[in-house]
Amino acid sequence: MSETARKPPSTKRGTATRKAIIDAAEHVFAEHGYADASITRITEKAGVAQGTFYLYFDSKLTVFEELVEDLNRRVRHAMTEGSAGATTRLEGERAGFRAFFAFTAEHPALYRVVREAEFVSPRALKLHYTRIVEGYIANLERAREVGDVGDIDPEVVAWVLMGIGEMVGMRWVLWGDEPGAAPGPGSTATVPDHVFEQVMAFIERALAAAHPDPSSPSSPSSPDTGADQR
Amino acid sequence: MSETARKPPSTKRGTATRKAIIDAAEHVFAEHGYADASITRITEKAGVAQGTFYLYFDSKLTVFEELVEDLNRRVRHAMTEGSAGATTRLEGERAGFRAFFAFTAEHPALYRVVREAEFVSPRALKLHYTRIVEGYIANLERAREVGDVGDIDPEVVAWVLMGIGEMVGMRWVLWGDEPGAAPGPGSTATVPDHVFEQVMAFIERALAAAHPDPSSPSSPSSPDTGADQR
DNA sequence: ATGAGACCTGAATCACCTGTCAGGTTTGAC
DNA sequence: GTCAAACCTGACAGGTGATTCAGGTCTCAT
Repeated sequence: MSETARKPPSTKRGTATRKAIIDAAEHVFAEHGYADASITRITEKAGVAQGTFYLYFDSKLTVFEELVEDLNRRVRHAMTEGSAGATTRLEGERAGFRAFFAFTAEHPALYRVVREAEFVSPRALKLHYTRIVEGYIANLERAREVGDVGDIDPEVVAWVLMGIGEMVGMRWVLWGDEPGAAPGPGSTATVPDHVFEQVMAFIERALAAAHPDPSSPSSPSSPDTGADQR
Repeated sequence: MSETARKPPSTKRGTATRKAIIDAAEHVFAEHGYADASITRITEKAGVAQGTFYLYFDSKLTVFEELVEDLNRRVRHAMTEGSAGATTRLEGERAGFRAFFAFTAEHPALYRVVREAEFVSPRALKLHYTRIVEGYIANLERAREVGDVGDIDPEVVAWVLMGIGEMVGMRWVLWGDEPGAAPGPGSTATVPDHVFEQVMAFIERALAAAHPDPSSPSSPSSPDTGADQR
């Protein structure tokens, strides 16, 4: 636990090198998983010598954590962007989930990195999930005030929604249509329409206001994952 | 991929040794995670020499997979048992979820092993999830026929329910009440009542038949995880 | 142009691990 | 009681990979 926090590069060259290493790490971790991602592989891919790595990072774990944080920013950004134009809660919800699935579909290997964090750096994973949940909570609270959803505990429901997203994403995006072998690296398939509709319908019923006022107003809602992407 | 399948022990002594190794492996994997669980550690804990390990298993991966399968049987058994006496769908659902959370609470580290399978042996994880889902599907189909739940796609809903269970279990059972540091090894806390009720209410609303007939009959349902524990 | 940092190199160190094997011990069928 | 098969041992060969370090190269403010 030495936390020697390497200082950031101060020249243009240094900055480029550091970036090269992170980018390489992203690919290597995604492709081989944490255990099989050796510093050698990373530096090789980055085109620098082994020692250079330690100029910018304390350890393999350090880059990994930085990576998870970066991905977290990106997913949240994608979700916020996705649900930006929505004008009703329902619309916002759908758009948010769609964006999430799309992100997973576009970066299947990357999303794998996030999940592996549970074992590599629990701290990082908690941060990841917690941040996403915060966004959901904010939206649910807003929706509840407007009477757009029933009388629920936003925190609990937020985690429930995350769980749904994660599992469905894993089952249909990561595994592909048939739960057979792992999908090839290029599989950019996303959740089938039918599945998506079923999931959204499930969520809609669960969230519907207890005393359905068929003619109530509504405000955009769900997955705007918290204002600042930090 | 040599699959040299060690033959099973044929003496009482051999059987005991094999079991000692598996038990030790269970604890070591749970406590240290796959990567840091060395054969040395396992055999040490089991009280046998290194070489003995290879008399019964081909590799670290082999024991791991056997372990996941074993745990899968145990969770499903716990869930089936739990919801056995239930007489209504709702009751069965609650009991099943409760049993699941209880199992996770009683073996927090163990459940970690299952999740880590996603990276250690995807095959094993798929099998695990798929088997659990099969149980849900069967029950949902039954409930649907009786008109106990709305017109849903049992498969999709089954995965959704699993996702909810997994995430809530992780958040409240594994992490404990506060998402601070990891709970101590002895933390047998389960999901707080309030959270449990929120989750069940969410699910109930989502599953309720589209045209709620307040006075309809019902049959026990949800998480009876498939008849034979294989 | 130049020198003080900032950067980079890659061989070498160190810490562990997995899987093997020749040789000793225990078991249980007869 | 005997002995062949079943078990067990623990040192070791063969690897891997993270991290360090002494010494060279590049940058850029002056």
